[in-house]
Amino acid sequence: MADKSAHKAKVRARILDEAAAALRSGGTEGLSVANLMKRAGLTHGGFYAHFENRDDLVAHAVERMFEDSAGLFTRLLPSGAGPAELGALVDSYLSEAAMRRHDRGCPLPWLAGEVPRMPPAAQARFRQGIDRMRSAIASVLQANGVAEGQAQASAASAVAEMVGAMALARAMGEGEDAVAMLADARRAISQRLGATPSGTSVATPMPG
Amino acid sequence: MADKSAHKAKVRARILDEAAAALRSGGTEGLSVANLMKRAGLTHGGFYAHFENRDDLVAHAVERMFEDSAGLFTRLLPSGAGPAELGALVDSYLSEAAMRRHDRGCPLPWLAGEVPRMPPAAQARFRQGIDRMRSAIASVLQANGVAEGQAQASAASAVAEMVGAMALARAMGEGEDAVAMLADARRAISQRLGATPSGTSVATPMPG
DNA sequence: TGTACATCAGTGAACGCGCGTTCACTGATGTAC
DNA sequence: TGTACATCAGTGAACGCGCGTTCACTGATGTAC
Repeated sequence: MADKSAHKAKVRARILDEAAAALRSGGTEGLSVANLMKRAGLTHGGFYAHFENRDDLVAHAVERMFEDSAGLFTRLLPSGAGPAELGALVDSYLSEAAMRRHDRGCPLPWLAGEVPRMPPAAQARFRQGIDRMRSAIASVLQANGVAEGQAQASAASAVAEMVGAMALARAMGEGEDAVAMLADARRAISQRLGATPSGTSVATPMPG
Repeated sequence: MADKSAHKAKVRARILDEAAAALRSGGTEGLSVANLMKRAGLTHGGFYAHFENRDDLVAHAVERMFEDSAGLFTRLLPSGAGPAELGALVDSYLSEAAMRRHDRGCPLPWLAGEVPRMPPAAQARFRQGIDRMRSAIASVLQANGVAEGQAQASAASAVAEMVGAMALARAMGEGEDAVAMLADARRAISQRLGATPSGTSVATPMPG
C-alpha cells in the first residue's frame, strides 16, 4: 500500500513537472492532455486517475511553477537580508540565463496576460504568487529601515518592472536588444530599491 | 468598381476590429475564424476573400491593435513635449479606465507572454511596437536634456514597468490591490523620468 | 507460507465537438458594346 | 439607354484533425485468512 501510493505521488509529480514546462512554452491552450501524458510516458486515459479534469491540472501546474520562483526568493532573501541580497535577487531574476530557460522559473512573464481568462483556481494561485513576491521584497526593505507604505509601493513597482522586462525581453527575441532591456531594468530597479547589484563590490546605502 | 473595393476595405476593417478585440480578451488561441466572422456579421467561408489564412489575420490584427497605443503616444507626446506631457502619458497608460477597457488599448500587457509562440509576422509587429514606445519616450527625455544612453535606458525601464504593472493589475483581478499597483507604478515611473503626474500642479524639474 | 480476493493505476477504443480550410455555388455590381 | 457578360464578395456544406472526457478492461500489488 505504501509503495503503491508513493509510486502514484511520483507519477503525479512527473505529470506536473511536464505540465509546468508545457505551460511556459505553450501557454494555457498549448497544453493538451494527450500530449502531456505521452511526454510523461503514459497514455491519456490514465490522466483522470491523477486529476479531476484539465482545469484542475492547470491550477496545480501553476502552483508547481511558482515553487521555482518562491525557491529563488527564499534562497536569496534569508532573514537578515540587505542591499546585497536584494541586488542578487534582482540580478538573478533578470539574468540572461533566466530569460533563456524556458522550462523553469517564474510563470508570470509567460502567463500574466492570460491570467484573466484562466480557470478560477489557477487565478487564485497567481494572485498568491504575485503577493508573495511583493511581500518578500517589501519585508527586506522594511527590515532595512524603509517605512511600511513606501516599502510596499517600492516592492510593487519592482515586481512590475521585473515581470514586464522579462516578458518584453522574450518578446523581443532574446537577442541584443533583449539583453539590453534586462540590463536597463536591473540597473533601474536596484537603484531605486537601494540594492547592490551582484557585480558591484562597493555597497550603496539603503534609503531610509 | 470603386464602390466595390471601398466596400471590401470597410468589411476588412470591421473584421480586423473584431479580431483585435477578440485577441485582447481571448489571446491568440481564443480567436476562431468562424466566431470572428459571425461577430463581423458574415459566414466563415468568406474569410478567405480577405486574408490568406489565420496567421495572416493575426499579424494584421496585432498591427491594428498597436494603432491604439501609437495613437495615445502621438496625441500625448507632440514635439516639444516635456515633464507634464510625459506624466500625462504615464498616467493615461496606467489609468484605471485603461485597465478596465478590454476592447481597446495597448496589446502588450495582454499578449507579451504569447509573442514567442506567435507566427513570425505577428512577432515582427510586436517588436516594432515595443521599439516605438521606447523611442517615443526616449526622444522626449533627450529633447529635455537627458543624455542619449541614459534616455534610452530610462525609457526601456519605463516601458517594462508600464507593461508589467498593467498585466499584473489585470491578473490581480482589477480590484483594490490592482488599483494600488497601478498607482505605485505611475508614481515610481514619473519620479524617475522626472515627469509631472497629471494631478500635480507644481512642476518637478526634468533631470538633466 | 500459500491461496483467494480486492484494489486501483494505467490502457486504448470510442464519443461528440469545434477547429482551419476548401470548394461549388449565388447573386449583386461593374464593364463592354 | 439596353442587353449580355465578367467579376468576385460572400454563402454554406463538407473535409480531416486534435481536443477533453468516458469507459470497459487488464494486470500488478496489497490484504485476509
